[in-house]
Amino acid sequence: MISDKKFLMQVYDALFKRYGPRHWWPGDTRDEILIGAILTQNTAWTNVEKAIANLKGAGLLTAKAVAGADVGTLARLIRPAGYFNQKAVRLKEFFGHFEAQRNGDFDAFFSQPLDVARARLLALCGIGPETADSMLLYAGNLPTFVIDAYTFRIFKRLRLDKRAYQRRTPKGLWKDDYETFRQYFLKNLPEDVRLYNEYHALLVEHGKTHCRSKPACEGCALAGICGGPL
DNA sequence: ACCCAGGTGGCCC
DNA sequence: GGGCCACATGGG
Repeated sequence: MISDKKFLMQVYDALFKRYGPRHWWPGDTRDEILIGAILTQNTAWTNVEKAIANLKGAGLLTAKAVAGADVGTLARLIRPAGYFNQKAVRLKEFFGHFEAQRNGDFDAFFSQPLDVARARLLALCGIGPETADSMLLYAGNLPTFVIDAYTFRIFKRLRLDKRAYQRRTPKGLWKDDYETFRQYFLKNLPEDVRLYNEYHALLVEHGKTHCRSKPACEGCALAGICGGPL
C-alpha cells in the first residue's frame, strides 16, 4: 500500500492531468470572493452568479457597500442564491463586523496566524468550517485545506478500506468528520497555498461531473485509483 | 414531481 | 455527541 503522501499526490496529479488548472476562486476581487463564499453555502454556483451579478449591478459588491446596505435590499438582490433572508443578514453582519471592529482592514486580518484568523471567523454566525477555510485560503492566501461534500464523497470512495480520514464515534462507528479530513490533507501534503487552492478546485470540478449518484467511475479521471461504489 | 447544490445553526434527547 | 430540521432558489 502506498503512503498517504504519495496517494494524495497521485490523486492530485490524475485530476490535474484531466482538468488542468482551475484558476480559482471564481471572483475578481477579494471582497467578491468573501461574498461568494457565503452565498455558495449549499447552493449551486450558477445561482450564486446571478446573485453576484445583481449585487454588482446595484454597486453592492464590496465589503464596505454590503456593510452599509439595507438587509431587505440585500435579500432582494441575492434571492437567486437561495436562503436569501438568512444570507442577507449574515452578509451584513459579517462585513459590518469587520467595518466596525477593524475598519475593514482585511490585509491585517489575514496577516494573523492561520489558527487565530480561523477561530475568529468561526466565531461569527453563519461562518462554519468550510466557509472559513474558503475565505482563509482563497481570500487570505493562508495555508488551510477546504473540505466539502465532494471531498467527503470522492475520498470515501477512493479508500473506503482505509478510512484514514474518518473518525470513530463513541459507539465505534465510522463517521465523516470535517476536521479529521482537513488534518489528513494538511498532514500529508506539503504546506503550499497554491497546491491547496488547486486541489480543492479540482475536487469540485471532478465532483460536479463524477462520483455523484453514479455507482462507479466509468471514464473517470481517477480510474485505477478509485475503489468503486460507495 | 421529485432530487440535488462548493453549509450552518438550533433544538432535542 | 448524534439525529433531525429549517432555510429557498433554479436546473436536471
